[in-house]
Amino acid sequence: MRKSKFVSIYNDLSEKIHQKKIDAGALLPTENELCAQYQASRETIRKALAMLSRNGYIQKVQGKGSIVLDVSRQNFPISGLTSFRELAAHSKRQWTTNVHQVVLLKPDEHLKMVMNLQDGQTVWQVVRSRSTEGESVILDRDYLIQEVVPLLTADQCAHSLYDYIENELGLKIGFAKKEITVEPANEDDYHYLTMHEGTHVVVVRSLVYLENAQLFQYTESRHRADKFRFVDFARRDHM
Amino acid sequence: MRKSKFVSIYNDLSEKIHQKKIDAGALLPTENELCAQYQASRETIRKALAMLSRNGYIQKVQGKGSIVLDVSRQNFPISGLTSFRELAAHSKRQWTTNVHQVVLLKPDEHLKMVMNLQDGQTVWQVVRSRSTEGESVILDRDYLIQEVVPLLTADQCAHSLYDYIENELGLKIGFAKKEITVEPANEDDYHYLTMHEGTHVVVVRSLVYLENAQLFQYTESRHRADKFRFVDFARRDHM
DNA sequence: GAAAATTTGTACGTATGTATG
DNA sequence: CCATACATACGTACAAATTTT
Repeated sequence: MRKSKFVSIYNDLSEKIHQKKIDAGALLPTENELCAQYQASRETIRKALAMLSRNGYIQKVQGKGSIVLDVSRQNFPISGLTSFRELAAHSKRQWTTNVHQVVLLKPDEHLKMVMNLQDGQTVWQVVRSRSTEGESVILDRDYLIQEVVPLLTADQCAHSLYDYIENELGLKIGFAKKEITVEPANEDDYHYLTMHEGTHVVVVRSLVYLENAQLFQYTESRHRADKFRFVDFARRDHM
Repeated sequence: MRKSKFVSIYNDLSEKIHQKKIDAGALLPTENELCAQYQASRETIRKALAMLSRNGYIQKVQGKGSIVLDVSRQNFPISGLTSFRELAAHSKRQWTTNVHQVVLLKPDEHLKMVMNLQDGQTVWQVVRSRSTEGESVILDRDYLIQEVVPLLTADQCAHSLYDYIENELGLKIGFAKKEITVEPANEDDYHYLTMHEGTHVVVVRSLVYLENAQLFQYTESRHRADKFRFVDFARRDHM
């Protein structure tokens, strides 16, 4: 068994909820019944349920049970750490990626500060745009610390950076901090994006860290405002 | 003891991290040491640590320990369910709220669909704007199901809707689904907001549910684009 | 309305596996 | 290889909320 038991149970239950084998509004089997079904202890079941709860699949009510939520109109949360690849896979649109630049460079002062870089550290700069229906609507500018990612080719960037980083290099991504703002479009936006109406773009700045808490990537993702949409599921903490 | 033990431990540790009694980059005491310090079992400690991890305070590394993250520049996540009141409390600015409307109404077809309302159900409509430094920059339009919130006064809306709902009515909020988009400003935006440059606003639509999974509120929050900022901490799931 | 049964929430203990140093 | 520290899993007991009797 590669994965842990509670993750398998989580996957199985979330699948069933997606496939509507369990209706929204209905109750899941009780924890004890699930223990029997999956041959697991109650603690293991509860870990799987906590994960379902965090991700918006169920609502737990003490003394009652776990209510299945309507996940159909949830429209794939952009929250979490889903890469563009994963996102595009869930979307109905056809997307294409254009790689404009893959270069190794010495960071300027601003980037050194943002990424908290040491003297002598170099970074890969990757500039890509994403198009759908003949229009270029997203401009991504990634900076990756070379010590972590020694080599990078345009080919890898055209496919999926995260695939390469996680599967080829074996690095594991831990967490990210994101900030979303709206800013006036700059020269590059007008150059790389298909801008018609509107002079503003949505800017998503992310700092991405590995599992050992080491920062390894900074990304500035610029979206044509009318194509931008962010969906979030938020739970009042405690538990 | 009102709160559960692991929440107390979470609060204590998060406090210490905020106050820099534990430096960013340093390791927390080991789980066993924490067991001794707090006179708790390892499982209880681990629940507190999992909560710290989810909220961006620490990064757990197997075999090593729990690394304290830099929470200083984290700038209070707008993620989660923080109400405007709580948000304003964390902000350095001075905010004022203007209540423009508090009325009971029969929902139109659109609202009935969005809120999944039954025939005969009525809703409170609350329209408020938020101002800082003499400029009105946020326009909030809340719809609350009257069966859940029987009575509503302008006074309560001027103070804090959530305070009233959670503390006075004793209702507990469970979770919310949010969607963020950028849209052209409409008549009301020009009327209620101080719009200068820019013809677009950021629209945050939220469906808010109680702990028993019952929807009770729909909110459309319209922000002047140049004053909008959304900060998020995202973790790659598993655990 | 009250008591009993059911179901989830919290806490503790123990054992074993896995990653780090 | 070994010690340390975190990860997973099972089991038990009791508390708190809900539903049923």
